[in-house]
Amino acid sequence: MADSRLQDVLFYSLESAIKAYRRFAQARLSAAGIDITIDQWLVLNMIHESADITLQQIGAAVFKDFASVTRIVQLLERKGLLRRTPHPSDGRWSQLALTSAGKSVISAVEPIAQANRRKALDGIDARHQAQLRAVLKQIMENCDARD
Amino acid sequence: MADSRLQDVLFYSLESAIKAYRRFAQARLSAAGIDITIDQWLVLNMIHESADITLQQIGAAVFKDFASVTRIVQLLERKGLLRRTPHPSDGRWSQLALTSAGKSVISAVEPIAQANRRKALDGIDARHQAQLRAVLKQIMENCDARD
DNA sequence: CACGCTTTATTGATATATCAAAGAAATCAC
DNA sequence: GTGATTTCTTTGATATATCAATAAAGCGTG
Repeated sequence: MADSRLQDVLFYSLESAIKAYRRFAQARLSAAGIDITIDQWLVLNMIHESADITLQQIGAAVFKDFASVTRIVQLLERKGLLRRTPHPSDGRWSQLALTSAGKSVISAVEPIAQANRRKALDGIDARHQAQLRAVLKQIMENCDARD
Repeated sequence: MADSRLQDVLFYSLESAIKAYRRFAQARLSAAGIDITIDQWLVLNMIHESADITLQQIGAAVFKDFASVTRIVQLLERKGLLRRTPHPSDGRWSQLALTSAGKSVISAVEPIAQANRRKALDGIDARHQAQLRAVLKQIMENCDARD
């Protein structure tokens, strides 16, 4: 069988590559003295970009379980990057808004995030990036199928 | 900026795709009544394939932190899939060997793993798979660079 | 309005990831 | 051989992922 060794399994490469990128990106963030995790930043950024978003919408947007989003939001609140105010007419959820500290973090992270992506994609041209995107989309569809 | 939205960030797609695959594969394993996680299986399989492997070598092979490997091995031992015997001449490590229950799990998982990969890669031809592999390799190298 | 149903969020238990610290055994230098 | 260093492993603390169970608010229908 051609693909019996672990190293030949494509999903193993996929997993390794994304882990390598996460370690790389997190190290760059920490080196810049920014005390936030990649995942916390993802959630914070979603809230920054979309007013009146619910936790479930965040979860769907960043491909995270609702339970994880709940805990990340609690951490962000504890860190003072985020404020929650009860929604006036629907008691099930709270409105989320960045504090000024939260906005500072977003501004500080943005250039680092862009530099990280640029460095990680160094030498990979637009055509290959587009192909990668297409293949990943196909994989997601294949894994979503209910049959 | 063209890539400002989260959904346009390639690494976000990468992460989503691998998460989708992991959920899919884990669900198939559980549905088959096999009580093991993907990561436990990865480690168990490495030990199955390589006699006299150390935890550090396993970690390097499956791209996991040594601490994670330690804990996964402890779980596999507790589940009775793995046995450790102290190494006769080097007291720092133990020899790892699958129990018969462990071997049964490997046999049971193998066809499911192959079917999962086949299904997840449905419609993606060998050329695109090779390109994906090459791009992932490049990303890993870019993220490993010390500069 | 009272009931059941849906939506939104939280919590608990367990597994994994990461970093840092510590333990223990082997090896090297002298 | 003893002390310092290196190698292999473990443990602790914290963050995230997943599944299951629960809580709490809104909504619809009678």
